[in-house]
Amino acid sequence: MTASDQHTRRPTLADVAKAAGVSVSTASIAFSGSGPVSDATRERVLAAAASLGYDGPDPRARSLRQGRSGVIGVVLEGSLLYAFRDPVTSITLDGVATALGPQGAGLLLLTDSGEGAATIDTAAVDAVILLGCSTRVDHSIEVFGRRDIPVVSVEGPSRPELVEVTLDNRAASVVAARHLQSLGHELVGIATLGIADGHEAGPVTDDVAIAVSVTRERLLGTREVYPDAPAYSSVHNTPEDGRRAALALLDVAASQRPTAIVAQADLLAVGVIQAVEELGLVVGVDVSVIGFDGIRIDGFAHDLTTMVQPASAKGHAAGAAVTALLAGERPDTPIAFTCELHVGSTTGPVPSS
Amino acid sequence: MTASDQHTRRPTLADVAKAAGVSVSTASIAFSGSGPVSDATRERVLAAAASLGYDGPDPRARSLRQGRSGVIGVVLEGSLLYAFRDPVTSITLDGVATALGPQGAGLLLLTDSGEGAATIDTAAVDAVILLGCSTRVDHSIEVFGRRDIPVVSVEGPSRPELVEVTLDNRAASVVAARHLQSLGHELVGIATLGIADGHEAGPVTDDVAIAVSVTRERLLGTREVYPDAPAYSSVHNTPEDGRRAALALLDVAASQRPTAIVAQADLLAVGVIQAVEELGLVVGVDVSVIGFDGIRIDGFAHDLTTMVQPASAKGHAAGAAVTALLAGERPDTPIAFTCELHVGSTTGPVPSS
DNA sequence: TAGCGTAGTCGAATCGATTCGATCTCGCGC
DNA sequence: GCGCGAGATCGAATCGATTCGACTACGCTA
Repeated sequence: MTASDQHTRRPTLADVAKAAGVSVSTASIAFSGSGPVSDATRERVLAAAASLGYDGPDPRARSLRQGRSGVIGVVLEGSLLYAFRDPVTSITLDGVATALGPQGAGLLLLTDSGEGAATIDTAAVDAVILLGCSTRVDHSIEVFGRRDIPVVSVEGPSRPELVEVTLDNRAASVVAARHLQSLGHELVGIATLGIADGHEAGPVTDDVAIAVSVTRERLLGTREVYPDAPAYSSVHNTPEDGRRAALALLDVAASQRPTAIVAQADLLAVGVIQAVEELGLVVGVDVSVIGFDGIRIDGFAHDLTTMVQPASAKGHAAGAAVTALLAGERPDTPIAFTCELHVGSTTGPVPSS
Repeated sequence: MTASDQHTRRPTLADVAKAAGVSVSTASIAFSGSGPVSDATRERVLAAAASLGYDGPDPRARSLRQGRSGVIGVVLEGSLLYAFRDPVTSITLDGVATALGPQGAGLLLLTDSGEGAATIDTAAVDAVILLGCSTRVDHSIEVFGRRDIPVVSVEGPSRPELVEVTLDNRAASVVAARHLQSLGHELVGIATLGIADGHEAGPVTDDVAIAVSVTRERLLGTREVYPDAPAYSSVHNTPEDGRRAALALLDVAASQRPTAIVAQADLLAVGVIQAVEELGLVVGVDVSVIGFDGIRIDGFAHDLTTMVQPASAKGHAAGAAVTALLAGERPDTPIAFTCELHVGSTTGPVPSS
């Protein structure tokens, strides 16, 4: 090594090899350990690397050659803020991370919103996990398919070429509705999650046209038991939106007023309960409220009746599926998860009118 | 193109060029638009690409040549789950994403925990943002430095070579303490955030030895006003931990019992309030509680007195700093943010004993 | 002692693009 | 009519590693 090059260029493996007096291939082997090297040579290479300030192979070059980048893409719907605010997403993501962690893969966050489209199929990822995405990502799925990038869809679009992780949203919603039915409720209102990107909150008119599958499935489940129940959609999974929905659903003639409200998410249920109490009604007595997700909500006084879903396991399964796919195995698909009814204190028998 | 290669190999730019009857370099220009090409040629190339199912350049090869991957690393402390559960982190991260969004950069999540160490300096990132990391990442910072990867540290370690985004944790804590002082409080307890990775919850004995800078600075701020206030540390920023801390702090002889508790985070404050109420005391009357962060907590009844921090702006600034650094500019550092006192109903005058 | 397997090393091809410099061909001005 | 510049295209070098095949020398067995 001459004194002059070191100034501008960062050292490469070639520099290290030259300094150590070995060939580049030998230096590579010494570094990665993938092949036989004498101890003396290895030490010489490592010493040369240390003195030159070489910190291992350039990730870009390595990934080009190996065809793997060690990065898993995670596609989230909408803005990151709302994705993180949704506890289920956070928990699922953490499940993914722990399942993937040991391999030391990084998670690349991608959103399927317009701008991100430039990124979503431009990123160097080894596999992709779709977390609750709508059909808007169909184009990207095709691109991934052509690139032989495995895709795991968690409660997202369904296509033959991708591995699916599913939740029994519909069946669970039936169970929830039956619970209310068994308590004698006949007039039920539904507070739904978002029904499409950019769609305003408001009464739901066309069930089947709902773009977000989670919302649609949960609604259809409830409708199996209560076909005519009015539904009011939200934009975000937040208590504020739930409160607004509940106020709308309860703002009818007393004789028509729901005696129970099905919230499609616990965070919505929190707002529903808030609204009920604001109206001077007692939760679990005047109006029953049932949620969905089974998350623990900090600082929340009620024991919410809800359908508990295994969010962490879902994420873990998605991560494990990615691992399997990268190892060349193809997991059975779909990988199905189910919810369990937790009966708390927010549902009770229908009030005698 | 012969029929046989198409089977196994995915098409490359070379294939497209051959099919279009042009050179690889021309095909590249036609695709990227960086140079003059005749319309006829461009169309021919695009048509060839479409018929071969070529979806644009391989990100790995592109990034090797260009030296940029379009990915920004975000290093979080500890597990992803706790990072996401912390509203401030989520909001900051969203700020980062929106500041970076237009450029279509992806965010690569990295944790500074042991396992991830393999990944953290192996990932192909153009820049790195440290979100509230401890000094444990010092080694990685050096590696990034040698690789000429710019690093932005948000309330993390401080070093001359990295751009810092800071919050006036200490000064804000002084303001909070003065507020209590002005209300006449003399006996104050402190519920702190985590003091070091893997450290158990418990009484804080040595202020200065605290590894997590946010915790240390906020504590030192409070101590400027209340030098002898007992402090109890938590592990996670959750209401449960806050509750535990409060129960410990309040479990003393009546004459020594704090009349006010400083919580280093709003989520802790929620738990503190819970504990106070469990003990049959009235928040804001018997015991005053002040938080830190200024997040809105869903379904929380009290109007919490707290130091409101601009979390989103912080993230946005970090994102903008990354953009500037990648453009070759070096922003003034540190980029400082300040908190504002919000007086709610959870603090009141010291009770007359 | 001839033969064979293997540890250790090296040179060169390869991954798939981008980009620099050179070449060629026009069209236009003088 | 000649020359010059701009537009279009091409070939080859380059990014920085990994990996395949070949070669050497050595030790062991028959």
